[in-house]
Amino acid sequence: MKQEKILNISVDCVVFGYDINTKSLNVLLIKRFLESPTKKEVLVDDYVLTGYHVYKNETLGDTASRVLKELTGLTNQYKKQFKAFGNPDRLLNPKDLIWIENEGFNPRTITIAYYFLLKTEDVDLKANKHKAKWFPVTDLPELGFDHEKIIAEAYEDLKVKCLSEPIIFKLLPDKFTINEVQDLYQSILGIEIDNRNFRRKLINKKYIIALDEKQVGVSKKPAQLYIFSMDVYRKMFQKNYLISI
Amino acid sequence: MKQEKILNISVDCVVFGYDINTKSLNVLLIKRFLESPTKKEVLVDDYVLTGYHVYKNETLGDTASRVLKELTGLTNQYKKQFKAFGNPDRLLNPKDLIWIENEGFNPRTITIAYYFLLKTEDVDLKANKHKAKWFPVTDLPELGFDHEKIIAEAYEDLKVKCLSEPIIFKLLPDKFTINEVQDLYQSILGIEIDNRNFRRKLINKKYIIALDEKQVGVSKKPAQLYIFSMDVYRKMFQKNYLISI
DNA sequence: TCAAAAGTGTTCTCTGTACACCCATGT
DNA sequence: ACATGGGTGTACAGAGAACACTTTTGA
Repeated sequence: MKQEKILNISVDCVVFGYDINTKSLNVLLIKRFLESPTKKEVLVDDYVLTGYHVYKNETLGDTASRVLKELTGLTNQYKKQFKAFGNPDRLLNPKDLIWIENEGFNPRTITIAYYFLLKTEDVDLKANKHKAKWFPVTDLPELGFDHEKIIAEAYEDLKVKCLSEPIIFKLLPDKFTINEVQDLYQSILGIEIDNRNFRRKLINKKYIIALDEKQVGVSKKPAQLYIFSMDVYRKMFQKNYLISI
Repeated sequence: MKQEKILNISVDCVVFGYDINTKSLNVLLIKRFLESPTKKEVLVDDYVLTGYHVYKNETLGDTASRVLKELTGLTNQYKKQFKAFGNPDRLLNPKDLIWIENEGFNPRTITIAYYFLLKTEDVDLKANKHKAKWFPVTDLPELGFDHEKIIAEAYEDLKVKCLSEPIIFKLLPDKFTINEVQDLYQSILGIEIDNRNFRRKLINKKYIIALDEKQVGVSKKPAQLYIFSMDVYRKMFQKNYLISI
């Protein structure tokens, strides 16, 4: 059964992927390309987020999950609705108008933006039909629509959230080293962290559990591996009301 | 010139008002009432948030401001978009369906929810045409649609935000006493705070400025008045990257 | 044996927290 | 004079921040 689209409401997905090897936080973007009928002129040539219209019978979260699955094949990744974008002029740049006319969708569309957190290594781009590509969040290509703004706001939200919630582990493999966590924080926040203080802090958390296992296949001293236990975290967690204004 | 509505997109506003006298954080709600044609039966009798459809040519934020102005006459109050609600069944309770049919709007509407922070004393309910009424956020009446959920999420967001941003002062008069700030935190968070520690903490902030002025017309020792300086706050403000997971 | 990254301790400062009484004022 | 809420100080504990060298391993 074919689902019916809601023509003026879409969901856009900022897919954050962390590459543990290059220590780079990336965003997954798809190519947008359009030539004039005579092929003499390139009308649109840039990148955009993936998104899609909301179906009549699905929740906004379902739309986001569907978009992610279509793009990456992945399900059950960390997902966060962070903002709706609905300025009347958000799709009205000249090249966007050309694109919209070509695709036949509503220039007055509002979009509910989500972000996902996952590992770049979990995505197989070879099999991808959208010419999807990872770009470092700090070095994005030319973007269509208002997607630069959407990514910026997603990134801002992520920066804030990763300080107070253990979402960082969604970007790492199950088994990780302390230094990998530190590298990730440094990538996301763009700061330097003292290794001794950071290490002590993390190791003291009961929900960061040392395994009986070390890295293998590295050409140096193999590091201790740890896992994050959401169960332990939840049991320990208690709201603190520290007012820091 | 009459604006054209977007029929399936609305903005709902959670208007938080703090009553400094009763020390109560309230939400402004409007009455929803409908009788059967014979007037024998009450079909709908509850409260809802104010909201309205988005116009074709306005931003979502403009819609929210318009709704607030219509309801309270106020402009330039603190406003925050916190979430979009778009479940296909969010307006499909029996009484909501009756209401929707009567009002003639789209049962598959998604809403962008905002909250406002202001002082109850700034709102004149006498002149109000919607039978608007304040209800303590902890003691709400029966609510229509999914508005109970929307209020709960707004309140949750407010609780978190007030710990890290100086939005609390939007709920207080320009000149306030330290104890009034404490009472407000206690109301919002539902906790008890040690007065000496709290007082020291606040007074040490450079952007909490003691005036050459005390309370007047109180039948006890009049308290020192302070103001919050957003200018000083902004100058001092620097992001801290304290990881507390 | 060397290169590379892993891992390790101490000191100081600051902030949070617990806790109980006197003070100033208006009535 | 008295009732009411305003205002005050100290001591302890815990966490953050600064800081440099040794260790382990694979190649």
